[in-house]
Amino acid sequence: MYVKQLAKLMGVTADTVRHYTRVGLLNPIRSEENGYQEYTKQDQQRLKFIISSRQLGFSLKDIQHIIGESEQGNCPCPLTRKLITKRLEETEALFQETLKLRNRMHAALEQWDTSADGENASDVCSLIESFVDPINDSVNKEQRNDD
Amino acid sequence: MYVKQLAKLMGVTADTVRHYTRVGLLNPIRSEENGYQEYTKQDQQRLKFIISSRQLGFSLKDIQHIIGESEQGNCPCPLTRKLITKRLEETEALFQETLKLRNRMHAALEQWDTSADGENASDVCSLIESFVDPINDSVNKEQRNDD
DNA sequence: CATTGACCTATGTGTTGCACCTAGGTTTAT
DNA sequence: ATAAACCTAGGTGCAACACATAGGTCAATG
Repeated sequence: MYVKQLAKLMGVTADTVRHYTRVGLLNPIRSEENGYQEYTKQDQQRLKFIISSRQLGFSLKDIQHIIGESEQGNCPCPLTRKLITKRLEETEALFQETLKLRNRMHAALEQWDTSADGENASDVCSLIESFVDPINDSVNKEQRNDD
Repeated sequence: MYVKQLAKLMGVTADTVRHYTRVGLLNPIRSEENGYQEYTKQDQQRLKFIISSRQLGFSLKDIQHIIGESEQGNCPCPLTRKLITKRLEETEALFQETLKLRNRMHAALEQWDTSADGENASDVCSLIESFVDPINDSVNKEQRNDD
């Protein structure tokens, strides 16, 4: 099976399959006739594993390490648990940051909805420069009890 | 004022200030004596603007465009509103994705908490390969007949 | 006065996971 | 014969910096 066929079968692009091949996650056999990469059922299973792992937030390096453990005959499960714990922390942090950013953006849009475009020469953009984050603004903070 | 002093004053790294300078967002004056970059109060204001903009989710290119409008004598506010609308959509999408990923990761950890490390030779990692996404699982979707 | 430490410079590389491009070879069908 | 559709390797681009390299500057110290 050639690269595009495998890609289509698994719902990814040929470039993605090539990328995984480049970094050593897939090991197709090179055809001696035409130099094409031949992907076997093993590669197909492996690709499925990669896709599942990506869906769970593992990086390609994580996946390399997990596969490495497995290929050394060790059970990779402890490593897998360890890695996902780490990634979960990161994802949680990203989630919180994204949530805050979203809230700031919403707040900005609301403020800007009711404020006219300013024309202050000393500003670059009065909207941005006069934006007050309702969460982190020190004036409003007085009464709040979050950190 | 030299790069590190400005950076410290504004709470960013010297590398960040240099980066903004490289891409043209800051325009320090080069000292003829020692070749150092001299940052003025203008640069300081500009940097403050950049930091505020970044907090609102604008990319460096967005900021360049906004500053460009302003420097051409146009009011940048309409552009600012347009750009933040776009960025907000992206942030919303990222937020939703991150939320789903977080949930999948939580679900995985829970499943793996009560399932022993498997030792199936045909698997790379049984934890990952046997993980069932409680949201997207076809079995739970009752009516699906996919392959 | 030489050395040290803390600053500065420009330029280049690394990060992540691909997407896209270049320039070319292969296969298949018309 | 030629076009269409596939394949190759290798390189670049993305975003926003962080970090490294190799070197110049400056103030204070022993």
